[in-house]
Amino acid sequence: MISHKFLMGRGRDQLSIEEIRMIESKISNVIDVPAREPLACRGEEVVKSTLLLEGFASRYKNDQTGARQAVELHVPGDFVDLHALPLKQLDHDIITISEVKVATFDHQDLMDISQKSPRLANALWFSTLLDAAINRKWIFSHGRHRAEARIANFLCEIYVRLDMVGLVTDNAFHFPLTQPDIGEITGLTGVHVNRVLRWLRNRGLFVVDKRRIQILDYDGLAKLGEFDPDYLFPSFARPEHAP
Amino acid sequence: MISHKFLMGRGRDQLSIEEIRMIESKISNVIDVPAREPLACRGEEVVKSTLLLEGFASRYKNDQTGARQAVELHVPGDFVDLHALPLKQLDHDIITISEVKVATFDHQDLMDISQKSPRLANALWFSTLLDAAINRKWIFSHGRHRAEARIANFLCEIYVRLDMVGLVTDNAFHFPLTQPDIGEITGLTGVHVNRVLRWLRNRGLFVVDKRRIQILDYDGLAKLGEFDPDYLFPSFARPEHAP
DNA sequence: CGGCTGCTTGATCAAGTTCAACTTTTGTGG
DNA sequence: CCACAAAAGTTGAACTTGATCAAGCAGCCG
Repeated sequence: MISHKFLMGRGRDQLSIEEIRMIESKISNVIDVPAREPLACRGEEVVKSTLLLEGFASRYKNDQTGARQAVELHVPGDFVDLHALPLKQLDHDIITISEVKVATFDHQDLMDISQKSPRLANALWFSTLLDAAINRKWIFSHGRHRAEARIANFLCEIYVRLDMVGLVTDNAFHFPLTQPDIGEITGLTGVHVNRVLRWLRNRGLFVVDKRRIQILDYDGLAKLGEFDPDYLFPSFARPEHAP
Repeated sequence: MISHKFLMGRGRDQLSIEEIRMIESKISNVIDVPAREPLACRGEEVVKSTLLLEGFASRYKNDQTGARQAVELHVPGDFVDLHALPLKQLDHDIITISEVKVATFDHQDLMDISQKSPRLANALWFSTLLDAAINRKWIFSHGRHRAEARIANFLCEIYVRLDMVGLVTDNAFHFPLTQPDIGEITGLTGVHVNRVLRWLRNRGLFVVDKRRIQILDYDGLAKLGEFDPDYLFPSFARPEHAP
């Protein structure tokens, strides 16, 4: 049961035990990767897909000046490069943020089991489309929200996504991202992230201690950040914070 | 040959004639829809998917004040709600921008042919992942680009995407979006879009006349907007402007 | 212990918004 | 086909947000 988080929060509940066993049997190996290391780079030919078991990883696009913009943040249970199965090559880099544990799958194995089980094929498709739904929400938030709303919205997203994979206890979760990391996600500078986070903390919305965030007022954060978890289909996961 | 644009620019070249015939035979009907009409709304249960044959349509998320943010712009040949096939419900609205002609497919038919032809299933998956790649590029552009770069980047995207479906002649294309529309896409106000467009025109990058845009200096626009068409996989389409 | 990285805070500056007014184009009904 | 209304395009001025530059502090790792 190495991959106990496989597709957790990604429609896993739609699958049977046998289907989960089938895909688990295809795990070629499980490895640990240190923090701040690339998992895959732009333009590389991709022949394996990676399932994130523990830790955080992020997809980045770089601009000409070297500044980075995160296009997705991955939490445990996410397939970090399932996209590459049909697309064959990546349009961005994938880098670990914390130390991570990942399982890898050969593309050929994934193709084989997809043909054997349409339900599994559908689950894989679903997983990539949930990524796309997250992408759309980021576009919305980047386009229409001021800094406070953008960061509040992001905190809500992480809170719900981590809760969906059982990593929230007592409204708190381990969160190893730095303030510059949050800036690269939200399209702000690290300096401004700092000011906004303090502003949010002063309003009693959450507290941070030693890379651990505790949400004190989820409703307040959700209202400020116009956050509605519908797009994550949380009904497929633990219903603790679903509407 | 109603749907001659089917998956054009979306990996269609990977399919055989028989596969294209197979999917074309499943078109349930073709209808015209006026401009500024909803094709689908947030939360609706979706049982059909829509292929855009002619015209422009856009996906929107609304904020509390009623302001809209586009999360994707669809051009002819795009499947505008294939996502809904696995996801079952939409997290946003889809609205026509110009008068459009669309073909609809029952989800059950699409599921059936996907099971019969893994290559077709893969083509459909590919199409949704190309949407996701476009989403990621918007996140990047919204997060890191100033207004001029964002709009220049967007113009390049549209130019290349329309070229991929054969709608560019003489470096020009019909483009019925208003300046407020472009603002809803780029996360800017209509007023600022106006100023930036004039700035770009004054630099001789493009001209507009009666909803027709002619690109005069693609390289200049691409450089200003840091645009690289790789993410659209243009090698699958007409190579006219591929690198 | 020293150096790197992240965190914090202040001052200044520029990009883009907002508000407002006016012109031009488009669409609709008589 | 014209009249009128609605929407889009255009321009200016004041204002707000967040970036930039700069400097000091704290914590962690070798």
